[in-house]
Amino acid sequence: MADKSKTDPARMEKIVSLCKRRGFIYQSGELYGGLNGCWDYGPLGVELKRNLKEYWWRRNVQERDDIVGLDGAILTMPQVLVASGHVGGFADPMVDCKTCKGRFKADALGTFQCKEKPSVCPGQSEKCQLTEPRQFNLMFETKVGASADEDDAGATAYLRPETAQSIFVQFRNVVDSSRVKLPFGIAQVGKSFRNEINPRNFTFRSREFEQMEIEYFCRPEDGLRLTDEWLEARLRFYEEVGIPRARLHVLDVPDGERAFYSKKTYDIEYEFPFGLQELEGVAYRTDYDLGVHQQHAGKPLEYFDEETKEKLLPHVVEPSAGCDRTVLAMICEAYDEEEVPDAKGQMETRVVLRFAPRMAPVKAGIFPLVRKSAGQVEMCREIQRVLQPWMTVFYDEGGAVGRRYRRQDEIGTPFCITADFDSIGENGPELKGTVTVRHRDSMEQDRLPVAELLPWLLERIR
RNA sequence: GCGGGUGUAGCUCAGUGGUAGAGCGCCACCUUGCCAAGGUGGAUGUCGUGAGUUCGAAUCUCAUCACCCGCUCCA
Repeated sequence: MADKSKTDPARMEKIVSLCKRRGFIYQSGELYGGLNGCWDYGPLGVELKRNLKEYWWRRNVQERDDIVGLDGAILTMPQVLVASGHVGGFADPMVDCKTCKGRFKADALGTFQCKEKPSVCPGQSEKCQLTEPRQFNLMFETKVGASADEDDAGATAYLRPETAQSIFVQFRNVVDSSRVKLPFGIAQVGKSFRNEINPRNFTFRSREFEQMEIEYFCRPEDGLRLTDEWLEARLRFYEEVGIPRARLHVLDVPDGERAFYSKKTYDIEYEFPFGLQELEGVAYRTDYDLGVHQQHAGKPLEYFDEETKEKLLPHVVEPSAGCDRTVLAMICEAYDEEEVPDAKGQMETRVVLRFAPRMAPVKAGIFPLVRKSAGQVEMCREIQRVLQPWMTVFYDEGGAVGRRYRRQDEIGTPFCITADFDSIGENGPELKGTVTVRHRDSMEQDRLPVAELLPWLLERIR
């Protein structure tokens, strides 16, 4: 498929439709009309997302000895988010002008010159139709503690707007309990919540979303170098989950556009059908976070370096990936339509999700060539029994085998195993005990002894 | 949040005031000896939701919810 079609907006509609039809992603609360900005993962979607999260965890935590994990609470004390700057700092009251369609800070009315219609600029014309000032704090707030008394509303808590803060707040405990030494990282995968003004683009901007973050602590002099190293590591990761480097763009966020605490930020962007959008930010956050928590909590968060006998506040590099966004990118990247000849030689469209095998929700379809063959069915059931502890497989005997192949193509199953008459020795002893393995992308087949199936597959899905 | 568009079967859609439809898909059986073959039968809808107008509303009006596009926003 030509690259250009991957940014075709009509492509997105087909992908959304496929996601619902095959059980990847549904609108949340659809039965009751739907909840804006929220999505549910169906049977195949949850497998895909788990594959991504588990691979990320394996690569970044389990296969490294310098990164440990954390799973922080979602409910967060106000003090934490006051210190981080999330409470209060980003909540300027804003007004909209219905005449010129502009949005302005409420305390700056009369100081703007409207770009569209200077003569009817807010605060400068009787024609201005201004909305009431509104707060734009994007955090969800709730109350902790059960109470039927409305006057006693309990203590305020926030749903965390990012996973990062629980890592900084638990920094001391992790250092004290896990024998980590600089440089080291703390990794977390989990839900975060932002009350976005305008959720858009399917799951891309949701109000409830999952992040995969590492806070990598280091000596101050190593921060910039490690930021570059993490950028490369993260680009390799995307390649490993099926998003080629050529489809990713790296934005070196210029001065003035970075968050105020960041000395260096790279955005990793993917060419979605709806445009170039961020998948991950790799940000050098200096010692800002540990600094503010040390100050607000009034407790030292310094690290004692045994080698240099020096006490220091570590700097941090943060590769922060959007999990749902990456899942969406994997689906967009995998989606393909191909013209292939059918049994009668007529050209028809084959829809195929070309997932990296390690990400595919189902690893192998298992089919008897003919359902009526008891020997083939029995052989397939045995193969299913052997493979199932190791991977997701799907047994299917409905309809013709060609249809079953196409069904698996559409959900991205990389391999289909078929037991035929040769497999059960009906055409002679040579091929008895072998099956065909059909490849999703090429539609070509290999023939393998049943005993070799498990290692053959494991090698290709790891 | 502003402006525009769209909501009818799982999906794609037809249906402009008078009994709720098609294609594909799905399920069962038959057929099927490797790429969405064919046959027979079957299930599925408070027409997004709620009000209003009307003898009668999928259809007209209003409100509301959701999705899409363009702005806006994105610590």
